[in-house]
Amino acid sequence: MAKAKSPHAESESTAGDETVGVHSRPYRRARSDRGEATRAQLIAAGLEVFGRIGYEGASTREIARAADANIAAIVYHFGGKEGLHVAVAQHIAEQIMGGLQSAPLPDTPPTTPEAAYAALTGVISRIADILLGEAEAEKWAKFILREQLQPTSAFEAIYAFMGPTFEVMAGLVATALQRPKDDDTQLRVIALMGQILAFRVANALVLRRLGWDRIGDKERARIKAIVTTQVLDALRAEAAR
Amino acid sequence: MAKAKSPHAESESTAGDETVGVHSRPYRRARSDRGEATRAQLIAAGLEVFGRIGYEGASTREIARAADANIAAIVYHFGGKEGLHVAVAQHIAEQIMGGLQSAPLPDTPPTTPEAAYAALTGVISRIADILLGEAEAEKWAKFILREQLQPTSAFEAIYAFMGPTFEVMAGLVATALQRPKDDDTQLRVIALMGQILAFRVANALVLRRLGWDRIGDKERARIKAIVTTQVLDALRAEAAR
DNA sequence: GTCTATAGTCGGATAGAC
DNA sequence: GTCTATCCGACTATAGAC
Repeated sequence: MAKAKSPHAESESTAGDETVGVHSRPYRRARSDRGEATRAQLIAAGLEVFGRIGYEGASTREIARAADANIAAIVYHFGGKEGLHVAVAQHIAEQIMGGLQSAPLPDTPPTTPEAAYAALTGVISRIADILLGEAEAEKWAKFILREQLQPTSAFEAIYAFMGPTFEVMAGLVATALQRPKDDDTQLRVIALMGQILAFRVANALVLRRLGWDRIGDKERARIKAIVTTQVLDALRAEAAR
Repeated sequence: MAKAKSPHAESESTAGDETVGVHSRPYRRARSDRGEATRAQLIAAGLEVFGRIGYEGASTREIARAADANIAAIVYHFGGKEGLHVAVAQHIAEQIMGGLQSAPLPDTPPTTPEAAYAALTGVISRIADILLGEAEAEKWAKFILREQLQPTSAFEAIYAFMGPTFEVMAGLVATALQRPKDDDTQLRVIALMGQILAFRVANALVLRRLGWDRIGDKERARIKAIVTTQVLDALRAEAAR
């Protein structure tokens, strides 16, 4: 019994079945891609609205309207508001992980301090692009920040890529300082990343103080230059101790 | 006509009257402090709930319950949900400004780089206490972060103390670097402050990576040490250029 | 100043036609 | 797969007793 009548995979199916991909898309793609398109539109709209207003503040009505879809489609595709929220988080994780692949990271981890500094510079630039990027990237950042402020069931999807990214950076810093990857190294990485994070989090303050109306390409380049300098300066001073 | 019958100051009074302190407390303190106590409880509860769930997600029911007050009391004292939200922001600004007074800032701005470094160390410590402090400070930080993410009418109250604080720090950094207080200096200050901010914003990530269950006195001391070192290192390297 | 009761709106979820 | 219609609970705000 309890035969699923909608494609969003719930775990209420009969015990013992071997359903996989609990979090994947509907198990049966329609011949036409209409369903898939609706799904994608709902995720895009959810990203925007959840990021702007937050999970509890967001209404499924507004999301459906923005997606040019029906409210009932949210239940059909994702099982409800919460399911959509998790799906948005997974979407973000996929997009960012895809983007990080293209980061200028050598295949094998650098072993010399100078190589580590160079790799760090590349990673910082890439993370700045993601955190301070426009359009999509801005929405990702807002959604993730909200999830940090108040973790929900979508937190795991975010942590799935944030943890490993963090791990890589800790490795680079450890190599740069020729130190073990201990707690101090991790604290250092968090603080250093915070220098970029600040411009996203304190966005309203930044725009007002600098008289900017948005963080565009030019502004991002200036921020990158300053942050990169400060990160390398701090690490080099520490390494010299 | 339109005689106000509740103490929250609205600007719908008859044109030409000279009501002042639009944002101040009720114009007539009751002999008993019962009303004042309710007001304070509502602000405390609003701070907690708005910070945790966000403005739109928060419900006046929950706030009233947490304040052990009646829903109608919110309308009576603050004119409604939005009025309470602004009042909470003003409360935070007052508290933080009071706290910053006690910061180890010399009466006259430092003029030598070394004095500026010393003053910066003090300010960083103080800001870390506020941003990473427990209980009240944690709630302030969450509320302020949300306001940055999505500024509302309460933003002005927050900016009223954030702008000047920022100004002071920019002055210290300019003195330390013996440079004018230009845009680059401001960007530097934002980035440097971000090192502390990161631990509040990425709280969930930090706790998980480090295996902490909260940021207590011991953890805050470690963070302060690392951030202070990195800030001074970066500034000294820049000054030496 | 505080309370109860309630008006009026909007929320998420569901049922069933197509 | 998508739609309309609808349920029902939760929301903010108001009215008026006390």
